[in-house]
Amino acid sequence: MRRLKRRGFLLQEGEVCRSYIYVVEGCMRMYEVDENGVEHNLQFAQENEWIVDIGSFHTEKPSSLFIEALEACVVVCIEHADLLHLYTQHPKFDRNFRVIIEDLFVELQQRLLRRNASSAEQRYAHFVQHHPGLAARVPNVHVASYLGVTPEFLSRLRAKTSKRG
Amino acid sequence: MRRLKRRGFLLQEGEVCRSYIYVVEGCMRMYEVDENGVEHNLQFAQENEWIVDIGSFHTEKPSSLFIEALEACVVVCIEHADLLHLYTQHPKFDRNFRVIIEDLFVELQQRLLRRNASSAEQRYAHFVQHHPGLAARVPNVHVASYLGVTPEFLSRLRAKTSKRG
DNA sequence: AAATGACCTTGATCCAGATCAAGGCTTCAG
DNA sequence: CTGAAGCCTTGATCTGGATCAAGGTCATTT
Repeated sequence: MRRLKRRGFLLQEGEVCRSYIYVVEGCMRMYEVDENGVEHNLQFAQENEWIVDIGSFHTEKPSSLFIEALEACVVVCIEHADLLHLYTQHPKFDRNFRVIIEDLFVELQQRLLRRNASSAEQRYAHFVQHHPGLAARVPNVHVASYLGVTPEFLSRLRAKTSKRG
Repeated sequence: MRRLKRRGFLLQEGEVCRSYIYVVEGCMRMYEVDENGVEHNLQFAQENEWIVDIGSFHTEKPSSLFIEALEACVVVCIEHADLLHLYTQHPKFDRNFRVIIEDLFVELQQRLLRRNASSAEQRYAHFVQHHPGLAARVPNVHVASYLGVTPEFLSRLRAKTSKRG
């Protein structure tokens, strides 16, 4: 159990991601900063969701991602060694974490397909429908980055959408 | 062990994906067809790689994807029931398949980030660098779809790139 | 050998979404 | 209260990549 204030980081570029983070309360995001200094949100995590740079976690190599609290948060961090211990002592954890990842994987595939097959407007509509909580909770700047558009363009989409009904 | 000829399907939209497919020889692709009839390649699989619609496989619900042989192929299909059996009899399989998915997941995250952070030209350069085999083996139409651009535009990128050296 | 179809290219034009610039509204620290 | 930062919006302009159209090459079929 760990408390974090708004803008607090649990991971920064260059560090190794040493824990699986389970969000008990609050909202976090994971993002990358590109060579031009632009941020790209990869994932949000709200109550009862996991957030982790799995690549860095397993290889124990430096991450290229940031994990930041968007609000004051309460999280549980499962350390690398502890998780390995769980895995080997209780094979059920292998199973459970396999299933967790599989679900995340499927979701990610769908997102990539949508990114290639749908317009920004469709992607935003989908986001609002499937994550109404996040859409209300997170600044639109971050939603835009998550969807792969600029905040200006998202603003125009919103204006258009709300005019319609 | 199963033989497939070019253009053969192991999964079509509407069917349930009943097996994990391991490619022994040849090359396959998995794709979705959008409401306008346009194909979007999600994944390729060459020798010693896996291909499966994990979502459909686990939920046993109809898939929205196609898995098609791009050449004559030899594959091994692991059926749903057999895999569950392996999982419960030999917990190591949970572990192994967890690790396989984790790696795929990381790769997919990277792809999504690149899709949002890089230009088509950069994405193509990355593809050629990291999958020289595929770039040589697969028609450019399919590479374009995988990268999320039109074949015409990819053709122009290639013309530009080769001019430079 | 002609015909079909798969694949690649090139030109002309168009548009979704980016960029640049400015202003306005909140919130919150000093 | 005041200033600064964070966030959203709107307008003007630009551009990466799409679309439409045509032609060219090669391999396979008949």
